[in-house]
Amino acid sequence: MKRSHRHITISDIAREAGVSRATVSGVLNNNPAVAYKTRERILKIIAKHNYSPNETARALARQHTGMIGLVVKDISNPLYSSISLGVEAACSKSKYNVVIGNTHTKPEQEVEYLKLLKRRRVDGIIILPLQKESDLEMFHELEQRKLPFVLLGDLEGVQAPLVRADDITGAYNAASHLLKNGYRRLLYLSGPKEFMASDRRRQGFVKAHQDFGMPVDKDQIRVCGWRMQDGYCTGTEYFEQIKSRFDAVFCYNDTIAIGLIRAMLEKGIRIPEEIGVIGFDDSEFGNYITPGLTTVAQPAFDIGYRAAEILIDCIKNDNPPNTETTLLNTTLMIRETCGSYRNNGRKYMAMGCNQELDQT
Amino acid sequence: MKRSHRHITISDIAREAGVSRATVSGVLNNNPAVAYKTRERILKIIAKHNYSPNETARALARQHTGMIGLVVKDISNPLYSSISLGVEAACSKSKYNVVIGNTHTKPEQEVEYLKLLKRRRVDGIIILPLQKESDLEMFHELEQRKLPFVLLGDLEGVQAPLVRADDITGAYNAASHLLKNGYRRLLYLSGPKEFMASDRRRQGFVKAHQDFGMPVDKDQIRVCGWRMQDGYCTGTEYFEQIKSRFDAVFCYNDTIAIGLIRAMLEKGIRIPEEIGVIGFDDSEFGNYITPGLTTVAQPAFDIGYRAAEILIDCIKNDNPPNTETTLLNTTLMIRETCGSYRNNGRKYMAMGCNQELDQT
DNA sequence: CTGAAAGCGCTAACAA
DNA sequence: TTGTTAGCGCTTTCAG
Repeated sequence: MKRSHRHITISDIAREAGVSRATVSGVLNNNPAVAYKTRERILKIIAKHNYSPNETARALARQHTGMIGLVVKDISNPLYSSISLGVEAACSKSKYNVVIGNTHTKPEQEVEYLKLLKRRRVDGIIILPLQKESDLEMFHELEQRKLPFVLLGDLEGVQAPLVRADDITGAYNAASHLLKNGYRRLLYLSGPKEFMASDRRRQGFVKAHQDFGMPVDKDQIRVCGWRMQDGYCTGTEYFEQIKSRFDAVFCYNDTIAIGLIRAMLEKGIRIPEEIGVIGFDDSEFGNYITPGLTTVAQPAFDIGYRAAEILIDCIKNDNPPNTETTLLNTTLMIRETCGSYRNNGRKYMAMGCNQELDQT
Repeated sequence: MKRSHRHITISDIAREAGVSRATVSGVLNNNPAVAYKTRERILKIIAKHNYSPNETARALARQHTGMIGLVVKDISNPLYSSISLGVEAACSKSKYNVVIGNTHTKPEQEVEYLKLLKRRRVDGIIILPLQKESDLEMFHELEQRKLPFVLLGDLEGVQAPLVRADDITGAYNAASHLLKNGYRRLLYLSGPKEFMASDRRRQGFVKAHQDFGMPVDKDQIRVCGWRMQDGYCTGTEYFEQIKSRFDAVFCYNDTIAIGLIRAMLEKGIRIPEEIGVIGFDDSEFGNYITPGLTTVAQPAFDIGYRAAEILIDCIKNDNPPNTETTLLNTTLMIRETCGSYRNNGRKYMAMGCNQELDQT
């Protein structure tokens, strides 16, 4: 457990340069007070030994770590990995590091990570909360500890900035599109009840029906899940009813949409002719499966990026949390799993052949 | 930049308990030397204030941080996100935290992260190296600094434990399967030349042909890339040749396989009848697209898990790096994109309906 | 422009 | 069984 090698320290540099540690510290922190010549001399010695300051010691002295924590449900979900890419991009611009935690949708894990991040003295936290009772206590503790955090999903009773996609409008647009294109009876395959987004997307779904003068009955909303197997299973087990009672389904996310599509295709259903499908998220896969998945694109990268920017702003200015919620726009990506496709999806891909993905 | 709130410290606890900081430290570290009664009393005070030790200070005093660094190409790639899940699982078992860095296959980024992790004094690093000349210097520095690290891909001239899938056998099995099932002329769509795995999979591909007494000519190997758009683009641009000269293609990974399949399907090619396809990785999507993707499964989670175990072992025992390479077995998942499928893929999915994914 | 000194919050011998 | 004493490596006033 004992490191046999001694790292070279600021004292070593100071000694060799014949100055005090404070002076070396000065050059490390670009303090203009240190004379040009001394600075140059010290820099040379630093380079010679390939010295770099111990960030742990720095953190202790400075009282901040330069790390921010990101806790999401599961990094292997395309949506969250894209968000994390955005977070990382914004952080690295401001020289922050991100330490990541997957809760796997388990409340204990969420609490566990939050505690850990607090102990590690991260400067701030970005979290997609689980929306269970158990959390609240932890969050209030963060508040009182003045540890800034931004939410990626709302949490009633907690004051903090929130950034997320405009689910209601997104869902509204999806359902409207279906209705506009002649689909008459829509099914909404919802995410888990605990996910706030499940309900918001339901609202948009219902509102679209209202605007078309159509009622929505209980049958049209069914809780499914969030993973491919969830979509596949309801598509399989619930097949007869879907087939006989609906002509289109709006899915909580692309993942269950893909599972559902697989199930339908196995049963010989034609998509979009017999059943139209729309997903949510615009994960990359949706653009490459056949038929191409029509979906509501969430700007996942931007969500992460904005969240990190807001957080970093809070940290740097020691701001009181501004509690504002930032709603990012969704855009409907029309592809092939619902009626009126005109092959729009392809255009995007064709571009992909000749240019790099630009992610900033 | 100044935190207005003062965290409660070990001194506060000590004062309130009327003992020295050392005693409190004793209970924090489960030192059996502290008397049962004192311990209880202190514990109570700790609980009352919800105190938890500052890990930064601890790290400085103990000379290790309890953090390990993970640097991969891109966490949004299913393979790497699965690996990271494995790493996280093994780490959290041993109370390590993982801080993650995406290099986006850019050498500068790789070097940048490595430096950062070094400065942060992570206790060890798990890295999927880029295999460019530029790296070597950094790695040798890690070696000399005695910062243990394990590789997720080989790097000539660097001494360190390596854990990865057995690419050669995996590719061998894939190509053999194709040949055994009547495909006569195979194309290998390779990953970038710089990826060592590209070459190993080529070797397996060639070896299978040899064992079937078939020569392999230059035409049968073509560099493609690693992203969906890469597969899609070669499928589109190179379509005529693929169609006329080959009856099956073995892809470097699932991602390009999916892109390729999309391109072929758009052109009206039937899979697997006209062209058989096999991918590599067994990312979850392959099991849900239509036709289901036959692929070589890599135990991504296990790779991450093993790597972390090995690393943690090195750290805890201050071992010299054992330099051994751990080869994990691949398994061919036969689904529908190549000749002899018997719907095996479905079995797995059906199970998914009734039980949780078990990831340990 | 540079150095001395006092921390940052905790751990780890070693005494008592 | 507990307290004393030194650090860990760096930053940051404040004199000089």
